[in-house]
Amino acid sequence: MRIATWNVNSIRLRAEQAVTWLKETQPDVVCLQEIKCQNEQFPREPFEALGYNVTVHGQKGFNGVALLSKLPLEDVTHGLAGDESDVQARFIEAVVSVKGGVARVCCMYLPNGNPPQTEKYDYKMGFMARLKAFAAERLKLEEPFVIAGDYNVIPGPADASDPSAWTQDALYLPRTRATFRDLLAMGFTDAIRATSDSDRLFSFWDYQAGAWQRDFGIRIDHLLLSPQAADRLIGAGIDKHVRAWERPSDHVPVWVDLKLAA
DNA sequence: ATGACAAAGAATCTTTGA
Repeated sequence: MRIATWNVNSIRLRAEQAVTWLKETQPDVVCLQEIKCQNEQFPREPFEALGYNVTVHGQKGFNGVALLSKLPLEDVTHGLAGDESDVQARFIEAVVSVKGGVARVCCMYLPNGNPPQTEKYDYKMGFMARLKAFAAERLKLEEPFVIAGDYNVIPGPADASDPSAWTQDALYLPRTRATFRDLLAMGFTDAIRATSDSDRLFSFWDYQAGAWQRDFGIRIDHLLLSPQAADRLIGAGIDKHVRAWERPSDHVPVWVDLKLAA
C-alpha cells in the first residue's frame, strides 16, 4: 500500500497535474493540503474517475485538506480535537480496512507560524500540542497509523540546503524542532529519514529568487509512522520531478510504501 | 538592506504563504 502526501497549492489549478501524477504512481491513499477551496468547489470528478473515494475538508480561499483513497474511507473525522474555536480546515482522520485490521491515516496541514513572536506562532505551537495529545491517544490503539502532511517543520540541519537561512524562521526555531522531536520520542518514525541519510532530500522550493533552479530547498512534508506502520515499511520517496512541471506547486509529493494489503 | 513569486478574493490591491 502506497500512502502519499502533497501540498498542491490550489487543487482547482493543479487538478490536471494531480491526475497525471496519480496515473504515474498510483498511490492507494493520498493526502492533499492547501486545496484552497470550499467543499463544493473541489473537482471530485477527475479523481473519482480514477477510482478514488474522496473526502474534502475545505474552506474559502486558504488552507483546506482532502483525502483520496482507492479503498472506502471509514470513520472520517474533519478537524483536530482539542480546540472548538479553531475554524481553520487543516486536518482529516480516516481508516481503511486492510488484511487483519485497519490502517489509520491522518491528512494534516500544520500552521506555518510566521512571523514568530506573534499569535501566528502561538497558534502553531497550540496546534502541535493538540497533535501530540491526539497522537498519544491513537498510539494506544497499536494500529498501523500514519500522520501525513505539510508539517511546516524543518526537522534538522540536513533538511535544508542552507540551514543558516532559517534560524529565525518558525519552521526551524528550536521550540518547533523540539516539538517535532517529541513526536518521534513518542514512537513515531520519520519515513524518509528511516530510509536515507542524504542531506539533499527536499519537498519544498520557494517560488522566489530561483530557489528551485539553485536547489535551495527544505524538507517540511513528512509521513510519521506508528510502530505498527514502521514495522511494515518497505520504502519511501519524494517525487521531485513534479517541481519541474509547468506552473507547479511549490511542494512535491512524498510517499511511503507499507506492507499492507486490502 | 530589500525583494524576489504565486494564489484567492475582492477589486486593479490586500492577505497569506514559507
